[in-house]
Amino acid sequence: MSDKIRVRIAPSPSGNLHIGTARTALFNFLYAKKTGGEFVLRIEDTDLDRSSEAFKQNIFDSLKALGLNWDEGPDVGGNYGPYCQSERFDIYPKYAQMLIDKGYAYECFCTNEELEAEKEEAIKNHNAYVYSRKCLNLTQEQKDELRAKGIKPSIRFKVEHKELIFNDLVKGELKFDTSLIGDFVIMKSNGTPTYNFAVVIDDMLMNITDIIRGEDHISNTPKQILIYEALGAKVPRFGHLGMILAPDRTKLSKRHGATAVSDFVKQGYLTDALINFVALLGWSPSDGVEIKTVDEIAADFRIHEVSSSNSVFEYDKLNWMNGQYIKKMEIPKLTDMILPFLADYDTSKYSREKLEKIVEITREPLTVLSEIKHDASYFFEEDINLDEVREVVDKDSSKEVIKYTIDTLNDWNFDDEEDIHNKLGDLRAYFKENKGLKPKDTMWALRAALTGRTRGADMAQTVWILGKDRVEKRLKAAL
RNA sequence: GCCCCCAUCGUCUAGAGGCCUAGGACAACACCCUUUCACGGUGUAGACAGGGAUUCGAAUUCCCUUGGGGGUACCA
Repeated sequence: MSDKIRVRIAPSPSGNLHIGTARTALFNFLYAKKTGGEFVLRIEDTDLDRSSEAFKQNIFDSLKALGLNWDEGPDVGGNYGPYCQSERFDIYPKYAQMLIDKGYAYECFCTNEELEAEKEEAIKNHNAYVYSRKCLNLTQEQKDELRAKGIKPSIRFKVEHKELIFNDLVKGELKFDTSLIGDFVIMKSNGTPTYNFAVVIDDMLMNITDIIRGEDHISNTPKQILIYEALGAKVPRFGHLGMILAPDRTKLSKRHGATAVSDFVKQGYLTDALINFVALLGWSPSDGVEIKTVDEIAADFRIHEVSSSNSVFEYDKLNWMNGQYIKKMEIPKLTDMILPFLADYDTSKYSREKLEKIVEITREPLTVLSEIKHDASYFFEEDINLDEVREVVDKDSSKEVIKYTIDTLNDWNFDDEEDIHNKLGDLRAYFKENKGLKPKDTMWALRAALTGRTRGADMAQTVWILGKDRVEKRLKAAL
């Protein structure tokens, strides 16, 4: 056995890859990368009813899109497979039996009603609920009798009462009084393992050395350590990350909008920006430079420096960051990504060259790709709605600018962007000298008439893309 | 109810006893740049939850309170 660090991400395919899971995956990935370790993907699909193939695929796709590639997993294989829990059902009973044989576990025939009653009693007495161990000392005869009645037993782990201490990678020393835990079920009466049992067996068999996960698992940790110890296995290191909270400080959920990585992508967030942003939730760069690739982050990553508190997921910074990535992106690639957001329009009327030009001149203020649909609408819609710019268009000076422009349009060379640029300059100069108009107002008049907006892309390029016919038509329509 | 975790500007964070009259980023606001809009630049405002204790000295250590989060399942 080597000392190589092995970490894993173990999502359950009962939903699309959650942004929180993505962050956990990222931190595991970074840790493995930094230490030269291995990153394993395991699918925890024991809950057959809630799991689906589509969700599984979404998890694969999202992880890949984020650049979190795994060394071992269901699709790529590895030496510790299978990597889907549903294919591992036969290995858990063996270990459960082993624990029974060694006296670490026992069969429990209690009914739900009995268990409920115990629990109610505990709450009534202001006590922590701990299983009564009613079935701990059942004789073989009693068990046979119960079994004859058709009651199928679950298997409970016999919790040793002691103070359990472990050193958490991010939180430091954590202490638990195991007498408060109670003998918990490791095998359900239907023969399937519970989560706490299955993870331990899987992590043990897969040789996982470090378990980095959300702090919602802290209270599972002592149970799992107890199982490792009973099994005589080496206990891995644990590290618990703070949670990601919605702005209202509750768990990020569907009612807050996007929660899955694929939701964000659909809204026009780039996976590079997403992963960068999410890394900053809990981790901060030593050089203060926040825009970084996953590789750069990995080089600078130290698990002990990760913040142990929760963080609120706010869109402001994500939007800014996404905008930064949009600005840096190559135009052809960006055009490919933007086209789907223009699906409502007939984009076929433009050449690829002009489409790329549209992308190039409208990308600046974009924060989310989907905004392109609004920002570039005037390139695709035949008729321009002037409601928003009525005030500008209806000014006498604007009318004058528009009229004069129409009259001189024949002198413009619409094949030459440079010429258009110069003609606009002439226009500004003319109105400044003859009418005392500010350059700003001259431009606004044209922009309003041509786009229905008071803000937008560079005018010369806009005019070039629109072409003479449309320019003339729109100017006339504005009068 | 019981157990556990957490606590610095609105948000993400830097800060591991003196370097802190607490630094950065986003957002806000102001100004500048610019032939419009945007980008960009400069600047302003903005926080150590409260109370004790330890110490010559505390954002940093300890305790209490408060607040937030998580768990408490034969879900994962």
